[in-house]
Amino acid sequence: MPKVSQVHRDARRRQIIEAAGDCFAREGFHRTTMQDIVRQSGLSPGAIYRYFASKDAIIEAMADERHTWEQSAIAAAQAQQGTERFLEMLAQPFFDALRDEGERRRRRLGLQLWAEALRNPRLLQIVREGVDEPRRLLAERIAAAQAQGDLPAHLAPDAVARVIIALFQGFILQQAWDEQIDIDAYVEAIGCIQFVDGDCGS
Amino acid sequence: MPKVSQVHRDARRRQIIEAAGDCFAREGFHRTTMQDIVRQSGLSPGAIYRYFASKDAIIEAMADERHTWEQSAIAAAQAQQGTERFLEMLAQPFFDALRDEGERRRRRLGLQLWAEALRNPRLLQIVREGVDEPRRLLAERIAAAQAQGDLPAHLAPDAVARVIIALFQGFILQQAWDEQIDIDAYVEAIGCIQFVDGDCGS
Amino acid sequence: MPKVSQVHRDARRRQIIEAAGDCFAREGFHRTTMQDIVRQSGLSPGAIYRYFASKDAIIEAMADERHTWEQSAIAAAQAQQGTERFLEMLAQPFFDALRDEGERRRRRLGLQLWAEALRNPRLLQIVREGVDEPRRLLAERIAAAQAQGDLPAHLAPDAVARVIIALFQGFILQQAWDEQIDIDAYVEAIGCIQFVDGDCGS
Amino acid sequence: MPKVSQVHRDARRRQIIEAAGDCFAREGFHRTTMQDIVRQSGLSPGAIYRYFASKDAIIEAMADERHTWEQSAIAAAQAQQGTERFLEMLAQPFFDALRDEGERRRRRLGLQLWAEALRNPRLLQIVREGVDEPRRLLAERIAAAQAQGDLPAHLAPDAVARVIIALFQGFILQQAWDEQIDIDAYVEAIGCIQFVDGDCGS
DNA sequence: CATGAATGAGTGTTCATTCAT
DNA sequence: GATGAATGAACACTCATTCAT
Repeated sequence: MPKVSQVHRDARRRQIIEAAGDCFAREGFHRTTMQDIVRQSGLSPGAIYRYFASKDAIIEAMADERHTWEQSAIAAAQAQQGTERFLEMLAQPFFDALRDEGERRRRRLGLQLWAEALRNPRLLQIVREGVDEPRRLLAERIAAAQAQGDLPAHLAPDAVARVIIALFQGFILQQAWDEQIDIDAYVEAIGCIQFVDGDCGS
Repeated sequence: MPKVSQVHRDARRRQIIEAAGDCFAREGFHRTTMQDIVRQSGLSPGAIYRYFASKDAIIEAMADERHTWEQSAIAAAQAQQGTERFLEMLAQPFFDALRDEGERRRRRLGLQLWAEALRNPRLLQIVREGVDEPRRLLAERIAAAQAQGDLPAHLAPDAVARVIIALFQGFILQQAWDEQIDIDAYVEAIGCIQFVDGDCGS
Repeated sequence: MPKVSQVHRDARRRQIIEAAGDCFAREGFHRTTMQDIVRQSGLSPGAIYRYFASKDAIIEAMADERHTWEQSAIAAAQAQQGTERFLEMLAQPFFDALRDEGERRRRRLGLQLWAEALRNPRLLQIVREGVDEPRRLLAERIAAAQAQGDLPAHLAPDAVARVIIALFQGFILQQAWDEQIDIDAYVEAIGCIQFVDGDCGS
Repeated sequence: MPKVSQVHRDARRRQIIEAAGDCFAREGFHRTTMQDIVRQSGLSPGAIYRYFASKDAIIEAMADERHTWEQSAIAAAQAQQGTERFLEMLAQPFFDALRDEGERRRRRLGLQLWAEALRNPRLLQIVREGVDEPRRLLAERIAAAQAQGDLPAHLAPDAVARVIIALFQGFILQQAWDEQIDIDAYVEAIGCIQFVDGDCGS
């Protein structure tokens, strides 16, 4: 099989990432052996190592793919005018994904990537970029809303952005452990959140 | 009549859990070898296996300890009257811990336990209990607040409880990846959150 | 009627042997992978296997080439009359090669072939022929010299031949480990050797 | 098996080095697998790695042992007065070893170590020390002999020392490839060598 | 003829766990 | 009770070789 097209090469990479993702979601990064990925992908060890330098490289490639997906979701939201609309557009794909039963795999992988990022600096960078970028955009929108008097001016935009992101992250976490969560009720609850002025507790 | 007092046994267990925690926080569960724990604890492999049946058992014991700590924090908060006061008392130890530079270890362990729980049912149960119990209590308080007209009645108490917990979890996550977060600004921002009635978006 | 001329085939073989030699001198036989030879030669694995049945076959071909080179040096020396002249003609190309900075590669390969010959009978045969042939010729000359009274008659011609060869081999070895050796001083020293009659020690 | 004596530890190390030496002599360093050493030694992989950090470490330890043996032979020779006596004392153990049929293993290992030294700097150092030390001592003796007029003064002592060492090395080489060599004839031949003054060729 | 993607048995090494002392 | 030497299955990864194109 000589000189194979770039299309073919990309397909092979995806095939491996996909198979590895299945294994990782099922068993975790460390309990998944390369043999597992070999079995799942139907390829040979040598074939896999032709496309990825190491097991860690597969994990990083998977994180990269997720990152790319998130970036495109963010870019789509960016087109929206108004903080409200922006937030909605940002939330939509995330919560849609969470609603999708088939995305169970995605959630489990996400949680593992979060933990693994503590150990793998390359992974940490990817994961952080996936959080920092939307946070920056959010903070900008929040500052604009504050300028218009729609939000209390004394709050740090970055802190408010972190709060909003925490609402996403926390939900992902809770859903990873309990698939039966009522997403709609949660979305409704966060929809009713307002940041009020004045003497707030805690 | 045991040769060694229960006190002694407990001290040994704590010594092992402590040493293991140091290793886990530094290297993660899977990159930590029993030899690492042996070195860190100053005990022999045989001694460790006298107190714990396996490496997983140590992880579970550590999760249990954290669980116990959280339960006592919750119990203390329970004594408080009023949702506001309850929340404050609940938040205090958590955010104090997060503020403590020395608790970096705690945070890293927490994130790893969250991920590991996906693989270890016993761990999942421990972790879930640590979330479900406060959520139940929160939901009760929220229902009471709704009855008093302090919160929109149409929101599911459980969903609101999940929102509040997400604010904690999300922050822990963000702090695990970035130690420099401004905790006070975050606390102030969540303090200004209000759940408002009416036609809320998203 | 071959599709490709013998000339072409020979050129390809030489190209491969040359590339392999570079790799072997740099990394040793066993640390050199076929991929290394592929890279160094600019050919494909398939192409290499068209000309050589295996990695070992390349090593053997390389030993053969060296052997051929040595045989021609010996043949040239054979034309000389007199033991002295013969030895000089034999020594010349060898020491010239050792003097040549660029022959570092040759020396390293030689040492490796010597070791590998212990494992590969085909190689052993090639290497031994390269030593046995000159030794036989040397022994003949020595016997002649003894007949003329130029050398002690009681010495076994073969043993004396071995001594002379050892002077070459030993130097090659020493130079392989230390490139800074003073060749001229060594050549002068061996030039002053004489085999004397009588009661010699050790 | 707790706290085992140093004697025991040394015995284990020797057991492993011995087993590895058998394998290496039979198959060469690179064709010998750790499994081979496991089988030959009767130990488990883990046990071997308790005593040696790597396969290379075993090779180096073996080289070290040989080095130590050689050093003691040299030290014994050092006690002798007179260049002649010194050389004899130096030659004795070496040629005795070569005479010993059981030392076939030793010779094969030696040749392999020589080749491997080209690739492993630590090995190169050990091998070179084993050659440099006796050469230095020889050169001293030769200079002394020159001072007494027993040797041509114009020869570089170091070069003469190299010549003498080459006579050992070359023989080892020739014997590695051909076990049937007549050692006595060789020893007699080198015993009749003299370095003569005057205008010597090539 | 040439290619290079693919193979898969085999490599050196690790590490949770055991058990003789 | 405590020790730590020993186990050995499993691991991530390599590489000489093949063969469909």
